[in-house]
Amino acid sequence: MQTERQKEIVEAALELISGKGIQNFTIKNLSKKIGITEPAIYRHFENKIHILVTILDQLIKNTGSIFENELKEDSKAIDKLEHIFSKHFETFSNTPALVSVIFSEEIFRNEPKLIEKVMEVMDKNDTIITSIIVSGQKSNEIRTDTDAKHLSIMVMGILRLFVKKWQFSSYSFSLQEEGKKLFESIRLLIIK
Amino acid sequence: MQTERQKEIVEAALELISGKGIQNFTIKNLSKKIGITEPAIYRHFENKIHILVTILDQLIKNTGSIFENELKEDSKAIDKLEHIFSKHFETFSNTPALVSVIFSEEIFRNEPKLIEKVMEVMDKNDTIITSIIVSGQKSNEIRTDTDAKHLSIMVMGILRLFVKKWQFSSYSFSLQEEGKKLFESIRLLIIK
DNA sequence: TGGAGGTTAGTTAATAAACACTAACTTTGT
DNA sequence: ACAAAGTTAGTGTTTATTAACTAACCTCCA
Repeated sequence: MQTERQKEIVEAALELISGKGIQNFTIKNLSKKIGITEPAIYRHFENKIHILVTILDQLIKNTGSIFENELKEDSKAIDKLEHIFSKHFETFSNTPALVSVIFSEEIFRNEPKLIEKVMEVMDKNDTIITSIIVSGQKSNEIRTDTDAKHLSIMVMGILRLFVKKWQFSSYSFSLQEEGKKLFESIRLLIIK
Repeated sequence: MQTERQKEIVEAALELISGKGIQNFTIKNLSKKIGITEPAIYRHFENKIHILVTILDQLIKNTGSIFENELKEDSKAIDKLEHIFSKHFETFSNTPALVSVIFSEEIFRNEPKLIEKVMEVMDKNDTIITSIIVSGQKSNEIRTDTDAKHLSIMVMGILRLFVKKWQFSSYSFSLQEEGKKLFESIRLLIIK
């Protein structure tokens, strides 16, 4: 469980990273943003990387539950994919700062602990999306003339770049609305 | 024009960044890698960001020429796209360190000068790929039931994620070979 | 019920290490 | 002999983190 202060620190960290990148994520900037002194941070977190670990764990939990719920559902594969897309768009719309973190492996490159976690997430996502596509191919919803692994990379790659573009545009368009349109295009491409 | 030493410095900088991220790119590490002292670096580059500017300029020149040559060609749109893919795969296979830089906007987030350049490249690439797709739609090669802009995001997104995955796997597969297969899947999806 | 003892969350001041960068001097190749 | 490219020794700043202390609050027991 997280205390109020811990939540506040994590949130501020996300904002710092999302604003000017990791280089901007220092204990000094963090404490300044919150309005306490630097040492006070250490009353709530053991050290700096532990703040990053917390962010990642939160992320893993969040996306993990999106995927798990989806797998349970008894709907069409293509609808599962759409739902995963829209759930992600919803998450990012609510907390844009997450985008900077979730798609920036660069941030975690210095700590082996963190790399491991990032790899784990990517692997897991890949496995789940591939399995959804495979089942869609079996049930004759999704085209079978292309490899499920390729389709998975496509789906994930599109999602990633689209969200990155949204971030780069300073969130100037509705991720959820435009994302819906984008998915209609994806649907056309991958259905049988 | 670049001197031998300057080339060596840029190369070492790329390797440092590609190895453990920007945080690892320090003048100390740089000089250690080359085998000279820190101040010697400043005989060849004004300051640290100037090294990054040089890397970016090189990148812009490199990818820029790939695209320009492609536009001139009088081939099919889909073949142009394939050629752009394979050219990129070739470049990255030869210099894997480039991957860390070209797809990591994060690296340049701290300097406005650098952000501008990164944005410029992304915009340019997007424009060119979209225009190739539009012309392919006009000539009835590429499906018209999906927006050219969407197809462009797809193509770029796939390219990016695929290369990133290659990097994450520690370059454990042949980017060029697997990339060729991947493009065959893309071709199937976007042709009419 | 009141106070002793403990906890929580903050402070100021300081640390050692790492950072980019500079001044002044030396070596080296043409 | 002179300029380019290196050196040593240092600058001031920023970094994460620690030490020592304090004010405010809780809890439990005589």
